[in-house]
Amino acid sequence: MLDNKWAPPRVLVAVDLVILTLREAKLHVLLTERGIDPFRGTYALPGGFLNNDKEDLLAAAHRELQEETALDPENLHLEQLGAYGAPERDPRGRVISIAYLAISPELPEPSAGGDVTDAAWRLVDDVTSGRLTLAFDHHHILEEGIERARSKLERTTLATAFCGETFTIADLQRVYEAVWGVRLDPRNFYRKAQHAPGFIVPVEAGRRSTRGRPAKLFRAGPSKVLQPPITRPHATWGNR
Amino acid sequence: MLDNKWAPPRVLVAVDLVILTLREAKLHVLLTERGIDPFRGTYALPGGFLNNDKEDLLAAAHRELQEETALDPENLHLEQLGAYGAPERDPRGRVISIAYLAISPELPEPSAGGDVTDAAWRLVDDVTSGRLTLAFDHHHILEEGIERARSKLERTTLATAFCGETFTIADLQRVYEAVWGVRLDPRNFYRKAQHAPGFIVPVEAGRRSTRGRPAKLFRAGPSKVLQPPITRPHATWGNR
DNA sequence: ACAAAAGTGTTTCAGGTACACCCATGG
DNA sequence: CCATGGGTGTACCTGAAACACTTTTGT
Repeated sequence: MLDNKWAPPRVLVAVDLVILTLREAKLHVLLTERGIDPFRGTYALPGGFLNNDKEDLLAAAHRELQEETALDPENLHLEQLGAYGAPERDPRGRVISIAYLAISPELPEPSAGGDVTDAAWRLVDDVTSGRLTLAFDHHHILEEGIERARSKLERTTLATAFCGETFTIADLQRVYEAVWGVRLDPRNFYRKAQHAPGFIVPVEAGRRSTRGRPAKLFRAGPSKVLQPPITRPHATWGNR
Repeated sequence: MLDNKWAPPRVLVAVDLVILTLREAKLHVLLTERGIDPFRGTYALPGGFLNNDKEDLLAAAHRELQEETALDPENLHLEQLGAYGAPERDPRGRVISIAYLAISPELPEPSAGGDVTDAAWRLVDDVTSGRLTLAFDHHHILEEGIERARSKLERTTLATAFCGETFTIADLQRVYEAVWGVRLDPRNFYRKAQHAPGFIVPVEAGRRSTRGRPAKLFRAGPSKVLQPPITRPHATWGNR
């Protein structure tokens, strides 16, 4: 097995990003249209190869994120999703991709650059329903990113990463509703959000005026974990 | 950035395994003593480089697992933990390691082979407490593996993967107690385990006789998820 | 007979769900 | 003054925790 001529193979390493945001109360993902083969003209997750063999994986993810969206590193949740290394996932040869999940507040339209002819926020539903096809195994990576976001919403304070600096409790509720694809009772949600220790802290004298009674403003709290978690409704589907 | 001479770097890809089991009601991890530099003589997680550039990551994990432990692929839970790619994690150069988490029922002592001078089950506590030092960033990988196991116990039926074909509810309880490091009330645990739909199914006419009343035997149920989950005790630490 | 482990019944209490209701503002 | 969304009170019920108690075996 280990004869003295044998040497382990060297492979290309890429970083791909599942960047999720909320636009008009719907979950969107940032996609790029490929300007080069393979898969020229089809949409793909933003990403690319490591720059050099000293670049850290997370640093590469940050670099790709900046290149595509130019957003400030604050308010930005980034975590590793996993490694995707099926032998035939890239027709050019063996490429192992490390995927990262990024959650961001609503952003302006991105602009294309590099080998990319278009960069745009697309409805996640358009991809999961099959109306939009992605290059490589990116459909699979996106599905796992969404599932990760769904489950982290329940146990952590991830939801605030979808919101801007300040937000109302109704804003927060829209995050849960969009990511989980359910309707929640606003009155019960209100209390759950407030009672979860460290989740959100009120912004003094802050109110947002729309139609109806102005809402208090909050910002993200210090905690990373939800102790009495915001739970997905299970048995009784009586929420609205 | 992308001049026409530039080519992405090729790096070595390794697979490392966090193999957890229960021995004498304590959580153990399989470690190997390295027979070659770097880190000759220190303990490390089992693992190795990809065999060739067509080998799938999960297949490589399975291969390494067989090489070290010779256990049958049945009753074996294997899942990807993540990619570890810090630039200086391996003194030989850039190596990216894909870690897998394996959960197995109690096994006989493994035997060393390959570049390894010893292979043995070691107490997880010996590593986390610092009494035993691991090569590379394997301490970090192990910590994440344990944390993954802990949280999956709560939401999924992973616990049965620690048990053999059939087991008693008390066996199952020992799994939770060892992995979480807590004591649970056997009477409440009994009902929770039984009431969780799809978790465990009784084996007809099966009983295990020790001292005291013989216990009913069960086997793993069809479900992968725990709907009324077995929860870690939180506020009140009144379990025993 | 007794110890020990398996398994059941029951009480208490916290928190989820549902929903009636009041509050504050814009039009 | 009324429509609209913000925010509060509360009844009901499920499930977690605690623990007394019965059952079934080995010694």
